[in-house]
Amino acid sequence: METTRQAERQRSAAERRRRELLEAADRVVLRDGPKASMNAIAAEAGITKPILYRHFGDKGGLYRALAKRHTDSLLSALRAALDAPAQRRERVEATLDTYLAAIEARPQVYRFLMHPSDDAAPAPEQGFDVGRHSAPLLRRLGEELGKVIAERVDLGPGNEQMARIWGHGIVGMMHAAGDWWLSDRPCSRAQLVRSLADLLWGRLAEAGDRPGGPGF
Amino acid sequence: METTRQAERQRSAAERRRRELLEAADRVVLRDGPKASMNAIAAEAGITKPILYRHFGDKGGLYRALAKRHTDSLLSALRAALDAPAQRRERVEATLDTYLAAIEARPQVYRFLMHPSDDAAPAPEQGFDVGRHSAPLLRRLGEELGKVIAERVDLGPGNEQMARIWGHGIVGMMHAAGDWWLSDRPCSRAQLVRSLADLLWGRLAEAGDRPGGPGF
DNA sequence: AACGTACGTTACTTGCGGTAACTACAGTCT
DNA sequence: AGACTGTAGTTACCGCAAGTAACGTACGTT
Repeated sequence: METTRQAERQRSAAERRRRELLEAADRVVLRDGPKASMNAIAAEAGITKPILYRHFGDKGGLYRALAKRHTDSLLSALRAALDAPAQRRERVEATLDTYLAAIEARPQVYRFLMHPSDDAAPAPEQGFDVGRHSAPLLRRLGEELGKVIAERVDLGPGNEQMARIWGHGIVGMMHAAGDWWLSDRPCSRAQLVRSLADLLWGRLAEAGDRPGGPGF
Repeated sequence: METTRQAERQRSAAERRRRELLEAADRVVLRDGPKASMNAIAAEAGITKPILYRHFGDKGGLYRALAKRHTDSLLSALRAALDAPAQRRERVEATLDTYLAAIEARPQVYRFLMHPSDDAAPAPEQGFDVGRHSAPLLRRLGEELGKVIAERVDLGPGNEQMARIWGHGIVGMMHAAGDWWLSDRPCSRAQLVRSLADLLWGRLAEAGDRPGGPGF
């Protein structure tokens, strides 16, 4: 009975298929933005809907698989920027710039990841489950950055907790500023990067009140 | 011909009706979260769908009207915190705390505002329209905070531009950290507020590298 | 009395997520 | 060889929500 070798072959074939499907989905998302429908994706892959559902369960599953690919890729780029041999501030700037360059290069994918039209919340749960399914990309980035900060920066007591908070906060800052910048393009990328780094570097605390104003 | 007085009466009646509809929508959103359907909202208001469409055009219109109400209310609370007679840091902490208390008190509304299941993007525009319809609440908060910073803080040349960037960045930080905190509840609200204020106050720049690590 | 207009309804279309039931073909067991 | 099992694939359907068309009705204007 050669079941094991056979099973192995079939499993790897299934994985190849899965990658093909993901690439097709990617193309459609690139083309249609976040309104990409399961039908359209299946058509692009040359098959029909039920197969997608066999592979990914539901739309949320396909979304998660797609998101994981892009998030992994983005995350490795960010890690590289964060690990470059340079001063802390330069590395922070490089990381911001890497993120912004990425969302600038593939806005459709970015939009799909950030604003999934729907998520997997079939139960009309009435409780406080807010955000459980919300943008996993941001969550993951925040969590990862929190870890990095916790292991590299000395924040004294309560280190880990504060590092997580900062991770999510910094990622959120980057995201919101990037989202706004991408749609309005009010300045160059470099300028945006510099301003955000300045913010993180405490210029808000150092800046004086404006003459005549009530202060801030 | 008494058309003007008549028209006036009818207009004000329509506005009253509109407010009633918005309040009904509010109740449904409170109850059902972001999955509230137009049918459900109409039923709650004691009427049927087409009337909603006559008043608000489409779901996006209803969403915008609802969002405006809550955003206005939140914004005035935030302004109050920002205008209190105290030192800058205390005011920033009060503002953060006000925001977090608001999302903590009404998570369903918050979720509806932040994660609208869909928006009004009928055109299959393929260009770079990313984020044009994305979370208006955050945009508006960022824009307002940017104005406040620009008029109160002295940032030297490029004041206005940098103030806008900071406005969106700070709002994004607050939002992402709040979203994460609301779902995981890893610490008290006060602690979160303190940590975020510390971040804004430049503790990232001041902190030393951790012993043994590659620095940050 | 006839008319326009705003309010309201029922009943429909369209489109999407998701599923059930069936077909075709590979390799395996007796 | 021929029955057995499982997997990729199909068509055809369900349920549901957004949005619309056509129709009815009350009321102030002329």
